[in-house]
Amino acid sequence: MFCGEITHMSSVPSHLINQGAPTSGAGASVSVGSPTFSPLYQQIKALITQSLQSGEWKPGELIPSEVELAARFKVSQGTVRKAIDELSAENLVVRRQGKGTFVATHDEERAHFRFLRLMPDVGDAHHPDNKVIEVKRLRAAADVARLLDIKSGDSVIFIKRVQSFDGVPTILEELWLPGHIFKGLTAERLIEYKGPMYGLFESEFGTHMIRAQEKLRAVSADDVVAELLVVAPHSPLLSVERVSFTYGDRPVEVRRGLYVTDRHHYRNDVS
Amino acid sequence: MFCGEITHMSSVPSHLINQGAPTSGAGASVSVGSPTFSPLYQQIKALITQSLQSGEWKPGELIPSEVELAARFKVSQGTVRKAIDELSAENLVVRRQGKGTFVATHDEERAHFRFLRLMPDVGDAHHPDNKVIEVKRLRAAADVARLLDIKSGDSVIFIKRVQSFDGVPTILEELWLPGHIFKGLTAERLIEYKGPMYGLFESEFGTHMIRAQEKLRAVSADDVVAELLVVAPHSPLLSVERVSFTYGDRPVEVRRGLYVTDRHHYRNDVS
DNA sequence: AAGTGGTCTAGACCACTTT
DNA sequence: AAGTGGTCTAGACCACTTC
Repeated sequence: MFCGEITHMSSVPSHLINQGAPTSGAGASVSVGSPTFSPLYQQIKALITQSLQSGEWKPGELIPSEVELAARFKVSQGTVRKAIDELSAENLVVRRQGKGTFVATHDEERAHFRFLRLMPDVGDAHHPDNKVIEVKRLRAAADVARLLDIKSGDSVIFIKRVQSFDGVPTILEELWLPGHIFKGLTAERLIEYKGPMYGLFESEFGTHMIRAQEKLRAVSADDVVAELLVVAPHSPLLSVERVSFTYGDRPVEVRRGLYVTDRHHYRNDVS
Repeated sequence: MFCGEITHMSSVPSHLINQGAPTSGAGASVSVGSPTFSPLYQQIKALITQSLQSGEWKPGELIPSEVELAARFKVSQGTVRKAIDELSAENLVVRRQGKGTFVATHDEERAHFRFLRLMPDVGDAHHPDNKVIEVKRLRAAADVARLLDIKSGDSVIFIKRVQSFDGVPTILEELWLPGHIFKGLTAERLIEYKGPMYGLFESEFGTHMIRAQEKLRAVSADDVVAELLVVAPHSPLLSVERVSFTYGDRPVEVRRGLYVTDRHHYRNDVS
């Protein structure tokens, strides 16, 4: 979509491509010599994304106002606005009229349900209770390494846990995280942290999840799984394999969940 | 979102709320007396949606250009543009640069995969083959009636079919459709029609699906199902319950599918 | 050449929040 | 009153398609 027309970004990231005469019309033209071209607002969007990625503005923080960004990038407010419009649509930032634009965070009500699609059939109160079964460091197997875009044998952190709702064991989950990013993640830290795990990831490890790909299947519970989830062996379970991505579409989490769907369902909106 | 500030829509749908002096600034003000207010572009969007719903422009057809709509509604092109932007984001229309804006249709490659999320684990060639098992009219049971927003006992059309990929039976589906909308739908018509069923629905019955809600579960195959899908009894199957909506968020289809997920998976993108 | 959607600007005013 | 995002306008020019 965009291929490096811009080299630096701090302070005065002046020479964007296509800067028409500031007063006359506008638009893109010039086309200095050859390089692939992209609209100004896309370049602005990429610059802002870089600032998010580099941690210049952290989750929950206020980013500069539209007029300020317009001045910094030497473009009109409308162009900055269109860039932020898209970032907002992608849930990277949240706008609040009268207050400003904030970096999206997982420590919010609204973000919880985006990544936890399992809903109770009746009622709507989630009373989650996490039981961490295992946390250890190990060497990445070939399949996990491929998904995480690391080398086979690289250090990964493995987590196994059971999630209960209203006291009923419902989700058995295994996670694989790149060791170089989540170095220092321990069972204690995981247990004592209240709130969604992605909140911990972003506040303690600077890794904010922005999207995920999931593959769903129906599978049969083996004896070990059946015991952990307190269901009969061979019970049908919903298998959810997830790969999560952070800024720049870098994969940073592989997860496999087994869901008991007797009193819950996985909700999806096709639109 | 919007509550009837506008009464008529054809030809000259003049009196929108908030028509500032055409030359000076703009914006919303005036606020004639009291009624709930919504931005101009939302009102334009609602008007365009009404035209889509009424069939003034049919799926696949070209809608009037932005400048033409701007003239018709007596607003600026930018305002019409913002309205169409949202309709485009909601997949109600499709823009094509240089050509115009078209009403979205299900007779396109891109629309297929939006409502069929089952993907082969390897490869990507779908060679679907539908076998219609049963088509009949019956009286709506209470649960189906509630979902379709009709009365219990109203006429519904029931369809049962098995879908195979590369010769392997993979999906067993049951559908319930409101009889008053799909009157005249027969097994023959269903069998002879090539392409996605939603294409048939929109071209023959004027009903275009715009979104759907799905509930997914893992279930166990009973004997009847096992025979139809050629799997062992008690095999785990992915159950997908869907309610589909047309313009105006009116429910017009209830569907229950049982998916064999040995060599396929249900793909979902969380973003 | 003419028409369509796509980008960009500049300026006005609105609604909302904080000082 | 000042600052923020949200709406609206008017006009320019661009990229793409068709005639």
